[in-house]
Amino acid sequence: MPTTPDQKLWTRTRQAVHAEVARIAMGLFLERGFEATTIDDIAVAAGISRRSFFRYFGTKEDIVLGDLAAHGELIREELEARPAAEDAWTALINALRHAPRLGQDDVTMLKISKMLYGTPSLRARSLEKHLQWQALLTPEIRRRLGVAPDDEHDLRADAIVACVLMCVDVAGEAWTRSAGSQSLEDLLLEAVAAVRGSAADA
Amino acid sequence: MPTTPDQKLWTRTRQAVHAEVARIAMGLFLERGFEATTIDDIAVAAGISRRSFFRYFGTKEDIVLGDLAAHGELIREELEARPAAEDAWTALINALRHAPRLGQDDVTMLKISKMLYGTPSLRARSLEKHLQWQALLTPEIRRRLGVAPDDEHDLRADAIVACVLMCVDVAGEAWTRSAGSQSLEDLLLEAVAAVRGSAADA
DNA sequence: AGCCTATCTGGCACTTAGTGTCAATCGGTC
DNA sequence: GACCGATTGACACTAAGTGCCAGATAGGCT
Repeated sequence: MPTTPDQKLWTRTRQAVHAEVARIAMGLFLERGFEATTIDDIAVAAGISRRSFFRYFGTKEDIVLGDLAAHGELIREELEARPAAEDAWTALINALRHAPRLGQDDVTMLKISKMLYGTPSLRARSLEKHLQWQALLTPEIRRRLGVAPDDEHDLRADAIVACVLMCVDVAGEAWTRSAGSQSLEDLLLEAVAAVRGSAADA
Repeated sequence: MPTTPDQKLWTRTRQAVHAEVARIAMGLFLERGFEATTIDDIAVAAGISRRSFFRYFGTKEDIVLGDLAAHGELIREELEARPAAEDAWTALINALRHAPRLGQDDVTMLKISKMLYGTPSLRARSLEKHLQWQALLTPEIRRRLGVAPDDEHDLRADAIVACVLMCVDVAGEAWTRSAGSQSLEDLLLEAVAAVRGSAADA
């Protein structure tokens, strides 16, 4: 159907297949568990070959965590857009609070979270993603600290970013444990307050 | 040689083999790299079968990180031995500072650190170990915060422990980057100071 | 010594993740 | 219709990790 060739067709096709495979795979994961689902299962269910699966996703974990890289980019943009008057902590936390959530409904999110925190290989990958976010956000925090964005000697920015992201993680885990009974945002502020002693504005 | 049967023989034998295999494997890792060394290589070099290797180490990463679990236990003991007058942060940091290092010389440690921070699978496992430490240390921190040690609703202790361990990680990375030119302890205090604004006593 | 049991060991087969290669195919263009 | 570039599936391969089984060996018991 070459009706709207606004982009290369196979680019659109590729994205469509990617999304479709991810959708089917997530369905299988939530149904029978992440580790119990093999890549062969996914390939069969999605109607593609095993080999083709690996052309769309580098690893099985990437199906669940693949979007996190893009999400980190959004947070970085949000962070750089924060007013210059905000100090490093405030800007970082507000960037996280205001970053657009690219997500499902809460019930599905909770299921995914439970899977994420309960599956070792997924947990490990998710921590690695946090490391990527860290590298992404640190330069801007260095700037707000009055240091050159590429100054590797000053580890203050690294420490601050790492701690805030750790707070996100702790909050996420608490949110999952409590089955979403408290808002993720409140939990994040609570965690940060425990570390800092004060919270940020709206 | 059943000269000193102070313990079961095969217990001592097992520990000896474990240590020997670890020694040989670490040699191979440092010589040709972690990922470039297969388990078959290690088994051949150690004179055991592939199958037996997995009876001593669950994964290849465990050779490098296996001792960390025991190390976490030492830190917990150190933490519980800190005077009651010390607040959560101070006790935690001092416990980390005074915990006995079960280590090699600095040159070897630096090589291992570089391998650790430079190999994704090792990095991931090391972060998982930090999670174990977190679970190990959180109850005592909760106690110092005046909460029940098993109170899962209060995430303050989780946040504090997570942040301090993240500071350890950031300090370790900076130490590795700077090739050990600054002491790890100073870097840790610097990282914590960036988060808190003040340091602990000696 | 002889027996019994628990443990360790090596070998084999198996599953799963992930990669390299290659010939066939399909969309889009001239 | 012919050409070009990207995609695809099939096959073979490496490497991690697990299950199973039969043989060796240490230690205890009589």
